[in-house]
Amino acid sequence: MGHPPFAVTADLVVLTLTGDELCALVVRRGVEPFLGGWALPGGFVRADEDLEDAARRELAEETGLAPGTVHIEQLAGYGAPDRDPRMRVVTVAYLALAPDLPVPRAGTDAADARWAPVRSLATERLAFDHDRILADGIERARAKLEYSPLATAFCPPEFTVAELRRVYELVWDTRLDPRNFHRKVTGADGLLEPTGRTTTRDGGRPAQLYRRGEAALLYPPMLRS
Amino acid sequence: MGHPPFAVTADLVVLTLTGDELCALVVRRGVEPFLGGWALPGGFVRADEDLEDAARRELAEETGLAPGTVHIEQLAGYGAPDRDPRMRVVTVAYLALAPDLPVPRAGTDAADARWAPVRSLATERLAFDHDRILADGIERARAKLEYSPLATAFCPPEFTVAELRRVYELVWDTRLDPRNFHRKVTGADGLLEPTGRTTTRDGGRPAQLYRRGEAALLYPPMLRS
DNA sequence: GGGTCTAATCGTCAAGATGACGATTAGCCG
DNA sequence: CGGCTAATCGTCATCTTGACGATTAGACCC
Repeated sequence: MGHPPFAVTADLVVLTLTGDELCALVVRRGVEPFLGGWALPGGFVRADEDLEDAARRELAEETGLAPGTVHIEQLAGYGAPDRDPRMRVVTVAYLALAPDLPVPRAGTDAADARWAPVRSLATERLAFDHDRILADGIERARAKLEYSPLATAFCPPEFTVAELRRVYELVWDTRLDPRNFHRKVTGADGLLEPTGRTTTRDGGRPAQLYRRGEAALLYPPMLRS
Repeated sequence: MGHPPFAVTADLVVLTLTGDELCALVVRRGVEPFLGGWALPGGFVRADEDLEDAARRELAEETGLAPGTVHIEQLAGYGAPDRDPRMRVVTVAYLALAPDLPVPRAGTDAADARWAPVRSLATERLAFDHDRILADGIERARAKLEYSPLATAFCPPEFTVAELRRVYELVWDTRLDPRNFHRKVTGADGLLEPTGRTTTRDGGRPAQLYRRGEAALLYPPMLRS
């Protein structure tokens, strides 16, 4: 039996919010297989590299995003025997959430890169099993908004309640009542930390600026119902 | 750069409930490294085998559990460069929940196997990074009881409300009010399906027998608060 | 300086969910 | 039959939620 050799890759579902939509980063493949097709960013894990380090490295290589501002967490492992026609490859996928929308930059293996609205998922096909991975990543993000402070990962370091609400509305593709949302998030345990300052960048009456609080869990949760 | 070779294993966090405790399956290692030490069950993924298939195979080999009755789901991937002293190994861990407590059986690589109360986690050390994996598995199970029907995976095909409550009490290590719990789970959307039959196996007044409903999500959720 | 606009924030109220706990009930066992 | 054990049903005060009205602080225009 022994242990057959595998290649291991780290692939990324990178999500951000454009003006009015949830978008995922996709890159155009510059090498076979699926040359010219769209795929998730990612690449081989190096011989002496931890999985998450590999994911962070790929993220930096393919986007140039400042590493400090990006939330990253493991999504799942994918290893169907035929998922890569070249050889046996297991990929460990990571979910990354970025607050703003930087211009994607082509990496070593990527001829091109762009933000694809997840709404267009229905029509576009990605290479390998990346459709599935992307769908899993989106679902993870949607689900975690309910019971974790993950939504703040889409926000800049200081943000308003309205900006946080916009995250929920775009990720869940729903409308939320501003008054009830405000009551809820300002009442949630350690979610928001007031900075004392205000901003008018959203227009209208000046809004309080908040920082992410130290809570790891959102209680009470924000249910979609 | 290319793609350095990895070995890939599927390891298992198998949880069950004994009379009064949450227990995890551990096996005594029959081979180096950590020969004679306790570890999670698991083994190498074969050359043409899917990850979950490997996990199911290992589970069957090391326990003899009837495959149909066991809930299994992926937990996470672990791949620190030094997690196995022999070579670079990435493991994809799976979480399995079994309703009853069958006698563990030694597998090919395991000299011995037993159910270890998770309470004894604090004192015992497992091989490799299996302490961490086990802790992650337990935490996953605890968390998923809140918002999914996962607790039913610890129950036989037909079970009473009290048996379901016992699952919550043992996994969370708390006491729950029988009356409020009853109201809650019988009111939850598609959680329970009445069979019409009753049983007195728990003593006292006969209890309704239920089957797992078709709901994939528990709504409203069962919060620990 | 005053009107107008926008969005933030505060209030109110009815409906639903929760936690604490009393009361009743259906089999079992002697 | 009386006592025992749980299951199941009720009650009630409290908390949370959803719907929506009212007020407010700046920006902008004249």
